[in-house]
Amino acid sequence: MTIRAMCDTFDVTPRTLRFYEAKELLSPIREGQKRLFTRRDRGRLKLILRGKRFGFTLEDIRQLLSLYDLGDQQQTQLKRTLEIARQRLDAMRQQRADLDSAIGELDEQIIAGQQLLTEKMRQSAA
Amino acid sequence: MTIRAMCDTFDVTPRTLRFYEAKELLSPIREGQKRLFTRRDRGRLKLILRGKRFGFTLEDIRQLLSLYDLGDQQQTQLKRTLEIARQRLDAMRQQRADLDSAIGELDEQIIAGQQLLTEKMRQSAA
DNA sequence: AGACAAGTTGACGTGAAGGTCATTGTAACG
DNA sequence: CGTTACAATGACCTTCACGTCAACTTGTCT
Repeated sequence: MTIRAMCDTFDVTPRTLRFYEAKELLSPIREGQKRLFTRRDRGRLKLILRGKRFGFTLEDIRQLLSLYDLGDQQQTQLKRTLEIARQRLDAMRQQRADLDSAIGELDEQIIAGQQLLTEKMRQSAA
Repeated sequence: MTIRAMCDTFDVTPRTLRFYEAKELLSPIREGQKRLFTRRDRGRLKLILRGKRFGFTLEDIRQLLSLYDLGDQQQTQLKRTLEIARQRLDAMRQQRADLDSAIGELDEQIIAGQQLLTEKMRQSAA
C-alpha cells in the first residue's frame, strides 16, 4: 500500500506516517526509495490511532504495541509491558472517575446558568 | 495572600500564577510591586485547577469563568457562555464513552497478555 | 524531450502550558 | 550597613505531535 492509499484509508497525512516511522511505530518496507505499507503496518496504525483517541502518548503506544507483537518477547519484557498497561489502565480509570464528576458539576453549573438566564428574561419582560 | 502562600495552598509555582495573570485568569492587586491575591483570586484558581484536571484549555477556562462572574453580564453574553459550556459537556460525554470502551479493550488485552505469560511460564517449567 | 504527479529528505515553525535562568528590586534582620 | 530571603520582570527553553516549505528523484503520459 502506497503512502497515499494509507492516508486516504486512515485519514492522516503523509507527514504523520513518516513521523510515525521515525518514531519506530511503523516500519514500511522500501521499494526503491518509496515506502510500502504492509498488513502489519495497517494493523499497527489502527492501534496507534485508537491509542491516540484515548490519550496515550506516542511513546506509550510504542511500548504497548509490543503487546501485539510478542513472537520473540522474553518473559521479563512481557511482564514490563503488562505492568505499563496496568498502570495506564489505572490512570484511565482515575481519569474516568474525574471526568464523571466533572460532567456532573458542569451539568449543574449549566442548569444554574440557565435558571439565571430565565430570571433575567422574566425581569426584562416585566 | 502573598504569592508564596498561594503556591503552598494550591501546590502551584509562582511562574504558574504569573502566567495565569498574564492570561487574564487571575487579577491580583498590587501592594507596591508585589502581588496580593484576594478571596476572588483564590476562588478562581480553584476553578482553574479543577477545569485543568478535566482537560479544559486555559482559554476554555477563561471563558467559563465568566459563568461564575455574572454581575454585569448581558443576556447575550450569558447565552454564549452557556453554549460553550454545553459544547464542552457534550465533548466530555463523548470522551467518557471513548474512554469507557478503551478501558474495556485495554483490560482485555491485559488479560490476553497475562494468559500468554502464564503459558510461557508453564513452558519453561516443563 | 517536456511536463506533471507522487514520492523523498531535511529543516524550520507552531501552540499549549508552563520551566528555567539571569538580573533587578525591596524589605526585614542583626 | 551588609546579608539573607522573597518578589518581580524578561527572555529564552522544553515537550508533543505534527504542519509547512524547499529542493530533489522517479515514474508515467503524451
